[in-house]
Amino acid sequence: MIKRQGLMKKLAAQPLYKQVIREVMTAVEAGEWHDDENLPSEVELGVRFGVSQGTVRKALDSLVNEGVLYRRQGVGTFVAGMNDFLARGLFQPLTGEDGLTPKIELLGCVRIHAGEQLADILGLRRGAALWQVRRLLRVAGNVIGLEEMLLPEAGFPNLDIRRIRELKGNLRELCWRDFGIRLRDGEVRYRAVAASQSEARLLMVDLNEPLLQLVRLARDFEGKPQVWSVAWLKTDTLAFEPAPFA
Amino acid sequence: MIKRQGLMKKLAAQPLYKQVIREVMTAVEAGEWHDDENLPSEVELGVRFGVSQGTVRKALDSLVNEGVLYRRQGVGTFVAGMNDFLARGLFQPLTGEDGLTPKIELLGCVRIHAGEQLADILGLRRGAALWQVRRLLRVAGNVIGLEEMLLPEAGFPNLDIRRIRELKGNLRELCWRDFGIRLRDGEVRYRAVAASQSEARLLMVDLNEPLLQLVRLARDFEGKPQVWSVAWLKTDTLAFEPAPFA
DNA sequence: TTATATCTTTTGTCTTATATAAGACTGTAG
DNA sequence: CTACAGTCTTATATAAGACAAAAGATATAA
Repeated sequence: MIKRQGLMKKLAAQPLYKQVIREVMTAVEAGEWHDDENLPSEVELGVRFGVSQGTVRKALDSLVNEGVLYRRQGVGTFVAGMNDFLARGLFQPLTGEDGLTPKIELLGCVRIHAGEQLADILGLRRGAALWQVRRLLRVAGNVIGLEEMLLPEAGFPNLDIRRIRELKGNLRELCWRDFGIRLRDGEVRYRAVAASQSEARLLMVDLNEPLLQLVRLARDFEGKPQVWSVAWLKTDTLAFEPAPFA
Repeated sequence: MIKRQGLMKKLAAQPLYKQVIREVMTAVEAGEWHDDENLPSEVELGVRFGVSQGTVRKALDSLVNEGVLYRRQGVGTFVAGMNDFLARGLFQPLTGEDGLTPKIELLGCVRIHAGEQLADILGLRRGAALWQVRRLLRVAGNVIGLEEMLLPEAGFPNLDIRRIRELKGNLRELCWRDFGIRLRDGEVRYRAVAASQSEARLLMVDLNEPLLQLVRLARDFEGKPQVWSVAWLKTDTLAFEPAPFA
């Protein structure tokens, strides 16, 4: 039961609906409800947290807005299946609204050490151990993207290639199921760059071919940087647009 | 005064808050309140439309979310100054969070005829008259972007270079102030392309230099396509990210 | 068996009451 | 007269409760 605000003013209690957001979020992270399984009704949640349906509703509103949940009138509220960290947000193939679902192929996962710049970005000391994960994105068999991710080893101990392969590219799910880190979407930055030798080889394009580069820093819900990722995309046949929310 | 829903069920009346959204939107479009001028209070608006404060609030919520309005607790609700059609959405210079405000330079505005493809996109017949507007984007004096817009002449009669120049790049404002067309943000598609001869010349880069290409189709609130625009950006020194909402 | 009505559960909408925030105003100590 | 602290006023923000609408599930009649 959430305590009513205002009883202890000096503690700067958060509004009830924000407390409910946290509670529900925690429950979702804890896996209390499966993906696409419906939550208890708003009224039931209200009883559980000691608030009204309207307050639960306001809380769920914001989670729906963030894409964590989705609703169907007269039916229920559901946990939004964790879309792939890649597929949602970074990659959203546009051409042909038919779902050209991308396939993701793991290239490798190695342990490296942070350079000055990376250490700075991720808020680590220089030389800190990092995992470098590289993946290839295919649509209809054709290679169209390359992705490189960097995660601090400290936050993700024992990350190995097998675990990554198991979940078909769904990094977000791995992060909270195995490491208790829930990723928020970070902002993505877009650049056009010329393909370097290695990118050209992997993407099977000519050297200096224009590639769309996406760079993102994903943070957890406390705002701490957790995953740095860069992707290079061929956009000669497909264009990309930022993922729309449900 | 908005009619209470449910009185005439068969008319499929929209919920009150949606009606309020339309009313407020119309008033904003009509210029009833200036940019950054505050609207009447939620209670007053409630009286005006014959609904409660809570309902007005729900309506304003969505307009705030869309970026049309912004709020300050204890102070009021304001019309969000129309950000430039370019600056908001298409261009959002990232590097250095200090507002490197872009300057926009008009290159020209000419009347052309729609090719098959364009006619199709804009929902016009082939050969329909179009305005082609080209603009240059500068940040700190350096040219970093080129934009080309195409608008049907039918919807924008008497569009001339002077009128465009007057409003410092603010196409959206022109659209509704002069032509009664309120643009919604359309989705933007991102591509990396090699600079063509003309782009290279205007942007002062080498031929085939990688450029970030943004393509957008802006629609009005009825969903009718109104403006087709393409932009080419140099991203060697600046990166771009989609505009965050207030 | 099939279509239709009604019941139940769930989300969606709307109002009312109250809390919180921010300026403006005002009286007072210095 | 000025600086400062209270308080008043007017905003938005939050919370609860009543009711509407939608979607299945179930029962019922042809």
